[in-house]
Amino acid sequence: MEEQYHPSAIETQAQQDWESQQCFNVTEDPAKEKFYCLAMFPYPSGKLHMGHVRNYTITDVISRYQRMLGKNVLHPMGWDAFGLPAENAAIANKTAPAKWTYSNVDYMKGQLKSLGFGFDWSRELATCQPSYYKWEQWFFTRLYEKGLVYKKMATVNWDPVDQTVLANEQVIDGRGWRSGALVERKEIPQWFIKITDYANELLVSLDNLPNWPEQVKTMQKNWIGKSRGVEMTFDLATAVNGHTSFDVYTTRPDTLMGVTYVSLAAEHPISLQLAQDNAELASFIQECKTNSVAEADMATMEKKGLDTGLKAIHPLTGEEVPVWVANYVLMDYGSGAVMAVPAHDERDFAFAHKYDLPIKQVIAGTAKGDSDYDSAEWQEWYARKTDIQLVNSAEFDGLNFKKAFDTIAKALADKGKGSVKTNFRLRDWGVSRQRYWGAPIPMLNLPDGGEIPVPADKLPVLLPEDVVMDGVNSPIKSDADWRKADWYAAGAEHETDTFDTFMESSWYYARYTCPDFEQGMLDPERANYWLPVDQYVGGIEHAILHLLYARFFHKLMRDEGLVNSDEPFKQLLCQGMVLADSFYKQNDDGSKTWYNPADVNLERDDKGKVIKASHPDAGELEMGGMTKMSKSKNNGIDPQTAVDQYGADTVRLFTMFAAPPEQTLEWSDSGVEGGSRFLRRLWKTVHGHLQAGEAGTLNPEALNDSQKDLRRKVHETIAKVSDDYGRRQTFNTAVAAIMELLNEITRNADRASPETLAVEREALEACILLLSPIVPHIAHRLWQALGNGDQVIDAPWPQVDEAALVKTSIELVVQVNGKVRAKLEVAADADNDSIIAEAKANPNVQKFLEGKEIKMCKVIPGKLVTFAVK
RNA sequence: GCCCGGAUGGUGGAAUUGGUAGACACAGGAGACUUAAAAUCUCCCGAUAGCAAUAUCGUGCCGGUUCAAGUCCGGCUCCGGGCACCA
Repeated sequence: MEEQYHPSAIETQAQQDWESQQCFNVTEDPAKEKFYCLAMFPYPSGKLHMGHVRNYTITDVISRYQRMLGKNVLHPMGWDAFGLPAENAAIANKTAPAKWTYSNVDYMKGQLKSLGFGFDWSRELATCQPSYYKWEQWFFTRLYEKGLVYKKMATVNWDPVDQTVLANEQVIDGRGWRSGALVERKEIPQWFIKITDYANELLVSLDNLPNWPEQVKTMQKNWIGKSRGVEMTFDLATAVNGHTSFDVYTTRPDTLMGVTYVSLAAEHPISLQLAQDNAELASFIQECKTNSVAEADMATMEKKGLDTGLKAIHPLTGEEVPVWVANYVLMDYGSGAVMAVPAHDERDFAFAHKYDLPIKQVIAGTAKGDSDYDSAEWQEWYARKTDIQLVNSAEFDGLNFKKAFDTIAKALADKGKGSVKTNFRLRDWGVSRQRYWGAPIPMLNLPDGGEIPVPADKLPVLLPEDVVMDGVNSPIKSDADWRKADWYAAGAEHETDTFDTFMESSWYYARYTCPDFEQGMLDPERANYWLPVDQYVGGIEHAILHLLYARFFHKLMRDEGLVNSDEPFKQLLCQGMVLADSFYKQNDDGSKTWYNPADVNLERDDKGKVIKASHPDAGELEMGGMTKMSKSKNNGIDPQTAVDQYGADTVRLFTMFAAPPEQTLEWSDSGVEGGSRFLRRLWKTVHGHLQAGEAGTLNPEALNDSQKDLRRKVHETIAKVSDDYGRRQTFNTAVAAIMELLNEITRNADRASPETLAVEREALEACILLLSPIVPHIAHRLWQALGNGDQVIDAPWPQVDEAALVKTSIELVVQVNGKVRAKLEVAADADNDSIIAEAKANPNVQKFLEGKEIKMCKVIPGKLVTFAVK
């Protein structure tokens, strides 16, 4: 073999070997155990970023490991190709979104290949292909026929200047990002899928996912937000143009006697009716329309309201309470009206305080006044609603939370004014987008106002790709010919809204099993061989929306008879973000100019701590710290540059070694350098081994002590690394263990005899096999160099030889009152009494036992001896 | 604001079930080799005291449980992810 390690040559060769034999293309084989390993597919934004590299390295490592365990491994790749950035790029570059997207796909595919990822490219799909979205459209029409799809009015961000709908991302400080106009809320008709019909199943089946992170399951549970409460009716003291009452929902009926006002949403029918002859209210409602639709903005904005002058009748006391319109009550949530209990709700309290509304305490021990609003006592209050006691609540006085809930609910029910109701926070899924670059919603709008789904034989509804973007309107919205559906009825028109791109990403994992299937959405036989996905890997930012929609879609497909499993993803790994250092120069006008870390020089103090950063042109820079790689901070590290400089193996090794997968990963050039150094050392060690002569046959019984020690280390490492790859998924500690093994090999490099060479050969082969999923190219070459005929990707995973693990003596720690006072070397089979005796005999231990009474003495097998003394 | 995470040497991290804090690396320091540099190799590397053995302190902050706490409990601080039209 070559004396020097040249990554680019061996990586090209290995990739050619895999490609020419199509090593990673798989077919269904019922005789073999399958393993479906899936990475979240990329949006084809232009080029790969480090987040992609990290994601696909993780799935590639798991796939190659599972393959070596003998499984039939599916590891597919495709493109989440529809979406907003393509429209923006098309406008900026005067091209069409399709053209831009396909050229990005081309380039990024080349990058993925240069990183050596073992994907089955025969299954590649892009969601913008008609062969893909055809079946999504078909599925939507099926859902429509089943009554799971409906149309209703819903709020969007409206740019009044451009006359267009904006995504939340396109609204900056309440203004349209292009026009700069103040954005308004606008209600337009949109299509919804009834995910709320599946709310309970989506909640309870989380318990059948033991291999999902608890964190993600908790987030999903809270998102679905199942609550038990009471829905009740407030009658109006005076009818408003036919409206005589409205409903509210509360999870705190125990506080009902403390209601001092009620609030309606600005868009509530009663509010709108009242505004017709109330100019002040009309202008307030107008003002509410400029509020953002994003929940975070709603929650943090200043709470405002207006008294309508109208009164509502308290359903139990019959007292009149004022009816307000408030900007924080949303029409989209619940009934668009809420009851207010300022004594026992923080937001209501602040509102009542601001507008001088009455506050009535109905729960003992928590008297509220202006002064203690922020007090610890007040904060603590919410944590303990179970041991409360009602006061000022007439016949309900003295009841605790549970009894008050039940008794008040019954009182309401007896009067016909309310009932216990389970509510979900989860809202139905709005899938309409008023944009071009998406799958057209397969519906026809009829001249008489109705609508029907496009019949199956007219699918797909094709999206034209050769279009010109004018920057404002969707090309299909301004194309009368495209809209025309006279084949159905004169005047019938195609829906011009497109699907939310979460639709495509909700089922791509299933289509990978049969991307060429033309007779239906899925080929049940192939789909059910591969599904569910055994391992799914992607960013934590998808913990709620994408993963919830995909789970929902899987259940929809199950109920359509397309798949026979209940959940799409058996095991989930959420990787952390990739960060890099950031550096900037403060400008005179307060803005910052950011400099790429690749161009920055660092100065350190004598402890190695960075004290100064400078740029060749800009001079001394401020340090912005480790932050997410982003355009805005100009701290993105181009994976391609790193691959060109060090090779794919080094980049893969660094991303796996620098942090456990679910944590953030801090990019470090010197860390990458360290990875490269390790691979050179491995290469050099194998080269030296081969130069030293022929290895003999390994005879485990005939080894001397140092040979046995190395062999023990080898098999301990195999056990540790197997556990790290399989159960723990901590690839960083796996790499550390292999580094330790290589350190051990080089430290004792005794190559004097065929026997020692045989031991070293076993150790080196273990290193290569254990590393091969992470650094497959160098492993491919070194495995050949050691004379193995098969490719390393097809080698079986090494097995632990239990006999090699046997130890004759072990080290125990002696603790006195929890502090380490000595270390003992004892025989592995020593009994407790003799261990304690030996511990007591140790001079340093004696120092701490002397003159003290031994209260307790315990041996923790294999670990320590502990004394408690007084 | 609400939901979910995280914090350990100069740095990234390790410590898997409450049992030796700092594995493995990076950076830094000293030395070897070299005309020199790079590369490579050897040693040192939490703080304080000490020649050393060793001792005391030390895992974001405050308090608690335990023979023993980075790990468990209560209360905070700061940083990050998500909040339904970015993907």
